[in-house]
Amino acid sequence: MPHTYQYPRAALTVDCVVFGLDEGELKLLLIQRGLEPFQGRWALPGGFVRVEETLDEAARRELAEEAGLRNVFLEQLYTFGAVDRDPRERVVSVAYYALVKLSDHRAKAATDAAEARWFPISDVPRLAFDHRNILRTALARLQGKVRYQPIGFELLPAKFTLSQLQHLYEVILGAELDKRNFRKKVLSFELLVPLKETQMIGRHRPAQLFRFDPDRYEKLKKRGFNFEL
Amino acid sequence: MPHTYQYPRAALTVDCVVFGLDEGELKLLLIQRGLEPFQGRWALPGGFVRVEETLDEAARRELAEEAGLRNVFLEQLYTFGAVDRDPRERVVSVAYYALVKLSDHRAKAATDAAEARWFPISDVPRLAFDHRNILRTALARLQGKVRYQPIGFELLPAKFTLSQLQHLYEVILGAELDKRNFRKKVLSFELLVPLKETQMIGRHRPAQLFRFDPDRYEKLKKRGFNFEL
DNA sequence: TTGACATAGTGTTTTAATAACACTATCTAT
DNA sequence: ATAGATAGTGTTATTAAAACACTATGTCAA
Repeated sequence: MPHTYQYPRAALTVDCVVFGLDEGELKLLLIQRGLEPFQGRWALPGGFVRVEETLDEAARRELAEEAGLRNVFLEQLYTFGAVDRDPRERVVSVAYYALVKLSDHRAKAATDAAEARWFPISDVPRLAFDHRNILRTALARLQGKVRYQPIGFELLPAKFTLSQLQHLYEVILGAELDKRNFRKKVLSFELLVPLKETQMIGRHRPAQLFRFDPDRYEKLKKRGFNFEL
Repeated sequence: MPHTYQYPRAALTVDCVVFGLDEGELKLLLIQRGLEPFQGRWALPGGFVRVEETLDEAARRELAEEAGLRNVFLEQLYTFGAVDRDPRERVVSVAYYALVKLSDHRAKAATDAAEARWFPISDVPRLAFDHRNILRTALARLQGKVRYQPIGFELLPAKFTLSQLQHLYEVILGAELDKRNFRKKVLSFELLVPLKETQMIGRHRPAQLFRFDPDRYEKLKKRGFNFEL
């Protein structure tokens, strides 16, 4: 069923940079390509945008189809339009980045897509198309955004310790943080609710568990509050 | 000369939110539409992306064709992909925002396009398509970005006074700033070069003229410097 | 020529935020 | 009982931000 237009049109795709945190390490979800071009090469999950779906919908559909991911944090990143970024024809790609609570999704992702794998951010293989460039853009965005918006919680399990949170920030920002100053600051926002539970792993003192309070964040935001690590 | 594809494709456009500063007021450049849909309605300058040009090139071409603008500050903003944003068919638009030194361009713009006009940001008419929404996004971006990147200078003439600069920030941020603190801070960056000239307008003390030093900014940026008003 | 007017230009103090820094607490496993 | 490992806790010094008022220098009109 062909479709005809007066002028040539670019194909439109979405590509998703999916970040996860695994054992304190920042990881990236990649799909191994089954078809040419770049057959066998690792690539960002993504695909063509259908005419009856929005861009966000397309990104979420591809995440579900290719990686079994649902209900993740997703935000538009940038649109890549270099003329020769796809060797076949003109393809413009709207890139997204997603933050995944790996604790929730690990099991599923493993089953849904055999060709999907998590790679440490420090050890990403050669990528198809201009995906390396998209990844670089996403990392820069993540580093910028994590400072003034509480999106880091999207990478942690619902219940987490302050040490886990600090470690997350250290990994993303690539810098060591002072433990006392970090805890003081992050608690001062009153966005973290201490739970009655503690986490006991390893032979040492158990750690207090917290959860992030998104409702409270929304309220504070309306009052002109500014999260800033 | 028709072009045929296996699946239906969205049309791809660029739209530009063009800001200028005129007599201390923030203004927006709009084009009056000659064709349906929204004939006669004001709209952001923009148009279809050609298959042989990048998105940035398309945006610059449209700015030149529709408004006679060249060599302006231009940055990608966001890509708008609601399914029904164009009543004719599926159209995805990559939005840009541009900052124009109105002092340079006013004369040209007036001649090149009779149907182009500058509107005060506080008094924008009804707009075609979802352009009001694009404008809102652009304003939010401008307000955010102006704080930590020296893009404000793109709106001022090459030579400007500190009062003009302060007024610009006050207009964009919608807040009054303390004169002494502002001057102290902005001069502390050492990004402004005092000129040997002064500006004499009105019956009062003439003001020192400065220019922005982009080279110095690039150097400082590499050293991890952070512009932040 | 003088004075009214309008904007340019200039420092200090107070307050708040950030940065630097080291020890005690509590659990497990041997 | 203790060694080992991470959790948890305050104070001081330093730096940045905010608050604040007067003098300087030009034009223009009387």
